[in-house]
Amino acid sequence: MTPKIVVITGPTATGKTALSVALAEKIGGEVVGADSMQIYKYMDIGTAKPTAEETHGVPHHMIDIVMPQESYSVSRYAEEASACVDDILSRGMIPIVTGGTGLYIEALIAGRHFAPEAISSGLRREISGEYDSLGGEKMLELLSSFDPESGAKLHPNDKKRIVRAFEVYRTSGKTISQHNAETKTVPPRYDAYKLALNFTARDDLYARIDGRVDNMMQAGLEGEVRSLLDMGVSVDCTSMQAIGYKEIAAAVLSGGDIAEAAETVKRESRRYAKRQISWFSRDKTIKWINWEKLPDLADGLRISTDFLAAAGVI
RNA sequence: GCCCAGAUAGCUCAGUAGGUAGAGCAGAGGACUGAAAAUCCUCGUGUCGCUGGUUCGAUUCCGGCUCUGGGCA
Repeated sequence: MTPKIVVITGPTATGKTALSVALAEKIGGEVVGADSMQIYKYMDIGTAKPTAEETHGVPHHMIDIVMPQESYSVSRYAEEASACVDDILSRGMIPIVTGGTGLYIEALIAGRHFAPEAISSGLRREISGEYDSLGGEKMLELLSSFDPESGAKLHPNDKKRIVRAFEVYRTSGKTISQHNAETKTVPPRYDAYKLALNFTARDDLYARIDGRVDNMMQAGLEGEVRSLLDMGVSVDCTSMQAIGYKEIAAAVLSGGDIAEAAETVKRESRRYAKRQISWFSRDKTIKWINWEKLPDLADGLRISTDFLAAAGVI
């Protein structure tokens, strides 16, 4: 039988951490982070990483597992997180996968394996160079010659995905659309019961996000960014693409206005939240919990446990 | 009080040699299979400040008024 797990997700700043800890305490669970940036060590304030006080001693996994100058990926996450989940299950506890990175959550649940990558060999950079010199239209045309499906689906400006499609084909001899079709046929690894948090009114979400960025600045986000830069973390690192880090780092390095950068962080965070909502809205199996004005932990806990009891998870 | 300049999308502004208007930013919606907090796509009707006049027709020209900057007393 497919093991049952719990997922708590939703856009940023909706109270996922608090609810997951409360739920873990109540039902005997452990938290598995599903956040592409909380993965990195030394990035605490800007990723809103759960603090020792916040976790109440509930074990948290898949957080602080990699140095910020390392690069991480979905593929590695799916592998390592599922090892965590299996371990939690084997001890009779309930895994509560918590975080806002939709792709990571999906890959974990599906037990997805990914087509090979070709970064170290330099192939990706080579293809990227071809894209730059030939242009998107031409590349898309070439892509269509061996993978018409991807060719039809991708936009000429979508460099990242076009390059990736070439990369997969050249390393494996298989088209990425073929690979994706195959991986879709494998049954999901877990039976996931998903809860997502949000606010009824978009303005309330945005106000919460803005307030959280203000708090991060007060808590010393600028100092955290400076110490990462001092550690030798380059702005090219994946970790430094995190919202809050890239903007502050740019301001620090150029001598720009930090307060202005903080406003940009707010705006980018709001847009990010919107993208997350888009992603999660596609999943019709998600049970949404919508807050009125402010998160109500007791209410959230009640809705969650009712939902999980009805599903037979608890 | 007088003179000058403005008043057009949520904001900053462009424009119409008179035929009811468009950029940037903000915002909205969507996509997403080894960078995903990444990356990519789509979306612009608003009393053109108010009010008279000229005109077939005024946001555009003329007058008055109101407001906002700046200058002079």
